[in-house]
Amino acid sequence: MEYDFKNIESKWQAYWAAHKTFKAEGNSGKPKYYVLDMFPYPSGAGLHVGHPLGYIASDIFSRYKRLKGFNVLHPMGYDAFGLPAEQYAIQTGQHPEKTTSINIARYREQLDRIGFSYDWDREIRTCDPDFYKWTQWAFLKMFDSWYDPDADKARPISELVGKLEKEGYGDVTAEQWAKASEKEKSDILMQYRIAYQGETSVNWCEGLGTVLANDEVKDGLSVRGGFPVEQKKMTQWQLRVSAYAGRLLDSLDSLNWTESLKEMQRNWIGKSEGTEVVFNTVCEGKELPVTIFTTRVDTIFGVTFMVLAPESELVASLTSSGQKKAVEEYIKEVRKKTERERISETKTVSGVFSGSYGINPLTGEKIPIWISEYVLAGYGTGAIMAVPAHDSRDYAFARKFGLPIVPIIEGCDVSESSFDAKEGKMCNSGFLNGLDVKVAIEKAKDYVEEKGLGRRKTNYRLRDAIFSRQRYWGEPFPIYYKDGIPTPLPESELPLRLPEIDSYKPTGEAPLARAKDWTYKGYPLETSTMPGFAGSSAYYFRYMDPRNDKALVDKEVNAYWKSVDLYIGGSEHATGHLIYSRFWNKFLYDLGYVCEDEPFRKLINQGMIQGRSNFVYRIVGTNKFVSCGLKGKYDTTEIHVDINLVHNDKLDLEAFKAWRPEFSDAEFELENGEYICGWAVEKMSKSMYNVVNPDDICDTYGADTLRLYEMFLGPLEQSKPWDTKGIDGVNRFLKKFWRLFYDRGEWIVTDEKAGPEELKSLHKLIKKEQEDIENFSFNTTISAFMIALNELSALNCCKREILEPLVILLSPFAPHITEELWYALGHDDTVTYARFPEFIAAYAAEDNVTYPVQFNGKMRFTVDMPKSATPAEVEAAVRGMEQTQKYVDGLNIVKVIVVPGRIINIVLK
RNA sequence: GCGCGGGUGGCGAAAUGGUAGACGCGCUAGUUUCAGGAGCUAGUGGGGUAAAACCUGUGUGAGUUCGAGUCUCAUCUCGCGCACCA
Repeated sequence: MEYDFKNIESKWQAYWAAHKTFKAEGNSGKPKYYVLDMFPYPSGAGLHVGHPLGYIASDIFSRYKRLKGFNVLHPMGYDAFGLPAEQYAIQTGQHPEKTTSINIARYREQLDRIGFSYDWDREIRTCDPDFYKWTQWAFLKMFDSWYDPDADKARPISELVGKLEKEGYGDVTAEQWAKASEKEKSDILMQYRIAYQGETSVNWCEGLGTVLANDEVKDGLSVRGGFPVEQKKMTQWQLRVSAYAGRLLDSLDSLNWTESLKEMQRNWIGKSEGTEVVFNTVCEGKELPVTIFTTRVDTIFGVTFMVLAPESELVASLTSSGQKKAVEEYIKEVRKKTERERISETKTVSGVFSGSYGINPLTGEKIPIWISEYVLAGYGTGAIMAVPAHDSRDYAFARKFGLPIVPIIEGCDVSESSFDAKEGKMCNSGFLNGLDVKVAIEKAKDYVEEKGLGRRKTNYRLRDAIFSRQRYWGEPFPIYYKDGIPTPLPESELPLRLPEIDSYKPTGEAPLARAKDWTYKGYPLETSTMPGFAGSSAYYFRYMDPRNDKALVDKEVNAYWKSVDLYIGGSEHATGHLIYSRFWNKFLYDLGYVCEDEPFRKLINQGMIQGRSNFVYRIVGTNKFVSCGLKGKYDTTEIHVDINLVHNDKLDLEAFKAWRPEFSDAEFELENGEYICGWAVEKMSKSMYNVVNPDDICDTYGADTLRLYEMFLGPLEQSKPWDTKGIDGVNRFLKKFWRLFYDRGEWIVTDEKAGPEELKSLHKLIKKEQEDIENFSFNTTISAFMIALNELSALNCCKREILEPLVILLSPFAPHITEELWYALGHDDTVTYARFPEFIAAYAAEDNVTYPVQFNGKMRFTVDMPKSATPAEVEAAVRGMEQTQKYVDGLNIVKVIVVPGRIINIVLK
């Protein structure tokens, strides 16, 4: 039998599907392991070879864990709500559901060819009403909860209502509560709910006709579509993610994620510990206390002015009549600018004097109040004290408007720029004089608190998540408006199904407003839908218990599977999905619906696979193409050529001529009889003709080769270009592997006893494979296989005792070929559940270790020692050897260093 | 500006402080079948030699060590993330 990968692969894929080989059991008493991929958005373009990289890695690990005796949950689904399907619907009028299911079918077909071990019975789709019922359910729970700062967790809103009735809460007394109308009560509670409706400055994208979250905007453009985004005040549904900022930050430490990813989240959460200080202000005789936030109270003696954000509510009351016109004009200017312009103009300084003054609470000094866009309304209190000597932004502002700069650290030079460092001794600072800055910070904080001028405060950059989208293809909100009051739908009405609408074209109003009878008991239903991250925030719970229609996940089932042990996906979700999921999970945990407060214990970011584009060089004004090495001789134009016409950078001339009509009469200037193409690493994309389709690789080389090669390409977490060159090597490996079993189609495996050399090769491999897989170092594991294979082929090894474990070891990587060989070896079960530990236990320890012997660090000879010998025994043996005496040659042995199992170094003098 | 990673052959890359460059690609030579983008064997950091020996070599400079690609400090450089966040 020859290695016919096509038949082998389709045969075993059909077998696995028919026998549900990878069906995860319920609580079977086995230890569980939950391996999850970030589920894909099924786009119309299908998969390219970059997409399965993470899936292959997680599949290898899943199969490895199964061999080790774990009950593995390894599911897959689709993040199926989203903009592209809707935009396609706008263009074509086709229902997004239809596009989506066509794309899903295509994805499934491609995934199946790679031989993944998913339990497809647990497939989920976020656009499926049975699924989004639970997204809506969670929203209702959030609507019905508030964040209790005393307990530091979410509690049912009924508890807050209880407090309000009894003793009042916050600014609201029990009396006021009792007298409040239904609408007023709703407004009060809205300030506390985890899911709440509120006016906020949002990223409005006119091009998409919807609001976007911060992580959906990059450089002032929408991530999807690249349309300009502007700031606009709107009433929107929001999630009180900010209430969880502290916990989201703290529990990062307990997670087994990469440091860089944790750091990204820390930056995004943006904790800063500082002080709120109250400054009294005077505007045309009227006094008004203004609270500012600073991390450097110690610099308060250097304050020479204050600045308000243009959007701050204080602006109106602190503008003098004389400055009113100037201020209004300035604010108008700022509003006109989009976020994009504000970012691109970071170097220009603008601002206007408000006409009023503040009083420095420590010095009693009168200081002017300015308004400038460099102060943000959404952070801190929207007002700052400016210390130009020690803050670069304040410095630039002071320079521009001629405001005084007072240094308060001894000997610092502020003639050219501000002195931002946190070191030195204080001066010009009253009671802080002479203190070291670090000491002064604490002392100043204490002082401000003691005198009642302010208090310590921790601020976070993390904002609440805006949760409404004015779109069609998303989850409808289970909310209706009863006399204008947002009211939750009863749980029994879930799922609230997405209605049909007659046209998807944007009209300025939300698409759902077009739906007929979009009402509940005669009251209008909410017309916006939920954003993309809604469905992906808790999907990993549904895989545990996908068909449960009574609960998100059954308590016992959840207690068994707990949380995701290994999550693999791209780092681009660091500040989106991965924050929202953690928030969502902690919320469910607070209310006791799930048993773990973090969703993903270990997380690996696979790198991107970039494309490797090929170029041909056309001599300008002709239809003649020169090979890359000769292009310097001519004036040429570089043209992307479809990489399918190129093999190992050599162009297939006939295929090239047939590619496009204008090349049909192309002429070539060759080097050494071949046309060599140029190349470059670029993003994998259609327009660069460098997309590699996994289907094509499966056709030419087979899925096993694809899997091995993607892993062999380099470290998993690193980005690397796809380079088809090396794939032959991996394919060769599989062919050779096959030849250990079949020689010219004849079965050659024997039951002979294995020799020591053969055993040694096998044992080395077993050791290496176990270590490397646990560290996700799959490229080196495959190398180890290649070494073992070379050694065994050289020994002409064809013994079952060696080959059977080899098949098991390779099976996570190349499941099809190993399944076929396992069957050929006479097993009637599948290799997936081969008793790995039993096979591996058979491996005996090597008897001897070969030590290199060094003199003063230079290797001279090697010596074989029993593995069990202690360092002292090794030393004694080496000292007494004839060879040693030869190298000592009259010198003294200072000492002998024996590193067990590694090396012997003899230090001479 | 702040933070996080990296810099090793022609290329992708390996090296618990212990023989640097495993493994693969590419290249060179030989060989076998030739229908192959095939198989097999050997070589492949640089210098050096008839062949060895030997010298040198992990961005740069210092340090710790019997011994450093690996640890420490400084420096150059590339990539990524965040950023008027007070």
